[in-house]
Order: sequence, then C-alpha cells, then structure tokens
Amino acid sequence: MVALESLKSQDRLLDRQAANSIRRQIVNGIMPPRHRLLETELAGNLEVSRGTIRSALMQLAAEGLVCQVAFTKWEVAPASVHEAWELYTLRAALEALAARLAAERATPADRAELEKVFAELEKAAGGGDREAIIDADFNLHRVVVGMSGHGRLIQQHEKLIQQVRFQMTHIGLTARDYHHLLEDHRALKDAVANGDADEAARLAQTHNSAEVERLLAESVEEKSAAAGRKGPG
Amino acid sequence: MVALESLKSQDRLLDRQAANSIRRQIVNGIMPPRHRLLETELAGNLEVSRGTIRSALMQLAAEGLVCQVAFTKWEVAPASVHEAWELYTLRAALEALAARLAAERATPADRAELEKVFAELEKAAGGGDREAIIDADFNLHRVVVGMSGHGRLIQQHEKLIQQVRFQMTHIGLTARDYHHLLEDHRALKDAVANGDADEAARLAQTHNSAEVERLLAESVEEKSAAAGRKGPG
DNA sequence: CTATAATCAATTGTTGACAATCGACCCGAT
DNA sequence: ATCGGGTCGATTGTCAACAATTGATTATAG
Repeated sequence: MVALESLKSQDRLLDRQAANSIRRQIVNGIMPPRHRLLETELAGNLEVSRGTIRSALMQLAAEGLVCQVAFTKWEVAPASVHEAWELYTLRAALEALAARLAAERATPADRAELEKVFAELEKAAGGGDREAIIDADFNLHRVVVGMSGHGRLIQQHEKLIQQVRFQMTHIGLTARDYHHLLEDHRALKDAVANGDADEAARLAQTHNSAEVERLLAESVEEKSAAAGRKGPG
Repeated sequence: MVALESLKSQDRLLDRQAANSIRRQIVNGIMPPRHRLLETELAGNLEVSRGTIRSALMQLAAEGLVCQVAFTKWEVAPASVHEAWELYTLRAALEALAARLAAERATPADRAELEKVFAELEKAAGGGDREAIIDADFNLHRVVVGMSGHGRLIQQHEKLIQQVRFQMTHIGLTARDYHHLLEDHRALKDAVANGDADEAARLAQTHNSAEVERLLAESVEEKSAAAGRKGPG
C-alpha cells in the first residue's frame, strides 16, 4: 500500500538516488571517515553527470555526513569522540522533547505501533543478532519521535540517527548488555503509552546521557592505555 | 582583524552569495510565505546561471526557508502558528542544552562577552528601537549558544534563528514588554556566568516556552474573534 | 642545502544547451 | 453542463563543455 506512492516520491530524481547510494556506503562503513570523494569518480561509478553528484554531495553535507573544502575537496565526515559527544548530547535533548510530546499526544493507534516495535526489539534481543537489535533499537526511537507530530523534530532526528550510525561503526561504541537495554526501552515505552510526559522526557534524556557517559569512559580508558603503552613502559 | 580572513571564506562562491541574497529577502519579509520562486527569474536578477541558483535554493531548502515540489516549483516556506510552534519548542530544547553547556564551560572571556551583549540589550531596551532590541536579543542567545562549544548545536541554532525571524515577521509575534524581557535575559546571563547549569537550562527552557504560550494564546484569540465575526454576528 | 617563486596537473566552480515533466487549457463526448 | 483525454507552454532536471582555483612539483637563487 506504499509501493504505489513511490512513483511520485522525490526519490526518483537522480541526485536523490545518488545521495542515497553514497549515504549507504558512508553509514555502512564502506567509506571510512576522512575518505576523499572525487566528483568525477563518483559520477563514473554511478553513471550520472558531475552536476548530479555535486547536488548529491551538497545534500549529504547538509546531513553532516560529508564535509566540503571549497575549491579543494569533498570528504567523508571525521569520526571522533568529540563528534560522538555532540551527537549524543543533541540526541538526548531532541528525544527528550519528542518523548514529552509523544506522551502528550499518543493515540490508541500510536500505542499499538509502539508495542509492536518494542515486541520486535524484545524478539531481537532474545535472538542475540547484534544488527537486528540495533535496527530495532533505532526503530523504536524513530516511532516515538514520529508520534511527536513535530515535522522538524522528525527530520532532524532522522539526520542525527544516520550520523550516529556512522560514528558507531567507526568509534566502536558497543551496545550495553541486552537486559539493561531492554528494560530502559520498556520503561520509556510505558511512560509514553501512559501519557506520563515528564517521566518519558526524563527517561529519554537519561537513556542517551548514559550512552555519553559510557562513551567518554571508554575514551578515557583508551587514552590512559595508550599513555601507558608509550609512557612508563 | 577579521576582514583579512574573509578572502578565504566560502562566501565568495557564487551559490553562497546567491543564497545569502535570497535568504535576506525571505527573512526580511520582502518575499512572503508561499511566494513562488522561479529559477530563471532569480538567475536573471542576480546575474548568475540557473545551476548556481539551483544550488542556492537547495541550501535554503536545507535551512527550512524554502520548499521544493519536484519537477514543479520552489516556494518560500509557509508561515503558520504550527510552524512557529515547531520552531519555539525546538528552540527551547536546543537553548536549554546550550545554556547548560555554556554554564559548565564558561571562561572569563566568555563571561565578558556575555556582559557586553547584555549591556547592548539593556541599552537597546532603553532606547526603545524595536529592531535594535530584537537584534540584541538574538545576539545574546547566539553568544550563549556559541559558548557551548558544540558545533552542531551552533549550526542548528543559527538555522533556527533565521526561521524564527521569518515566522516572526509574518505571524506578527510581538515582543513582550521590555521590562520582563530584560529581566528574563539578566537571569539567564547570571545563571550562565555563575556556572549554575541546571538553573541556566531551566531559564532558557522557560523563556522560550513562555513565547510558545503567548503565541498559542494570541492564535486562539484570533480564531475566536474570527469565529465571532462570521458566526453569531 | 634551504627557502622562495614559477609552473602545471588535478580538481572543483560555473555556464548554457538539451531532455523530462507538470499543470493549465482546450476540445469533444456523454 | 460536466467529465475525460490530449496538446502545449512553462518550468524543472540532467548533462557536458569551459573557467577558476588549488596544492604539489620543479626550478632557481641565496
């Protein structure tokens, strides 16, 4: 029931398709951070003109996945702890707002959808398939944000998620143990479904802040380990 | 000491200049909401090629000031209470985060800058020049956000501010009386300067939420007034 | 040998021509 | 009179050639 709509989607424009293709390669880690992008090369690979590629790259730059140095080069965005910190702090703020709005406006259909995606996360966690768990995790957040009825928030969040995935694959931020992950999400889901706006916002905020903490902690570990290797040793 | 840097700024690229020109016209209300934009016409006016205009329009679309309907048209973004609501809720969330970070990281130089822009706001409020007050107001918020040291936050906020200005000129959201406005900002400034992160975040949040309340209240008034005119009357 | 300036190839920036698509208009059928 | 289909002008989408800029390389002077 969606396939028929796809014809009038904007995704048939060549520059969007090119952007989608390049985005996939960046987010999936095929193109590493700081990887240089040559307009001509991309144009050749995707069999479109340079102008089309240019248009695609500008879009990806607006999404934060690509950087441009005028007259000089395009490259894949850098990955670093600071970048990840920016993403998670932003994410916490945005998802807290979304959770609050979602709790305030939840309809029965919304609640059903929420239960559905949570059940999928539960199933994935039971299965133990990392990739499936990550997808289900993001999906649940996406649904909550979608429930906010806040167009700009939805759009910003989607961009953010793509950047998070990119950083994740390169910074190597591992998922928490599945039990905690599941209970965090269950609590968030329940708060939203029960219309407890303050609690939902708090949980969304906390959930993401916890990720930042872990990230920074791991980063410090790495640093001291590195210092240990070339320092006293 | 900044002028010398301007040569290597990216603003000398034609598409950026075109975007700046069009943006100014949109934000200043010269181009009304839903105003149709013709690539050829703009290209003629600004004396650049259509491709360059296209690039500029894509950038403005990413900033939320312009909408595109594929194969059909470009137009200036719509202005409505809902749009304004989206902007202010987002702004509250973003500025709350920024204020918290700013309070945590404020350096002496930051504090000095903060005092400076607040003094300018005070002076403008004393003078009574609406335009100057609005500029000083935005400037103070910009400084606080800049103090956060959060690149993405700064960028998002700048985009947001432009959209807010656009909506303001068309929705006709009037500024609060100058006394309250000044005291709100003084409290925020002090909280940030004193490093009281929680209080700074709360004030930023509240300050913006209050605007939303006023906006929605005015909107309801208008609606009931309109209903009154064509209803019982 | 180093520092500086000129040269050049590689790459991005800009343009105008050509193709694809859309919406309005017109026409005929019912 | 209204509805459906086709035509046409206007507008956007795509492309390939041309111009401008950069960073690396080489030559040169000290």
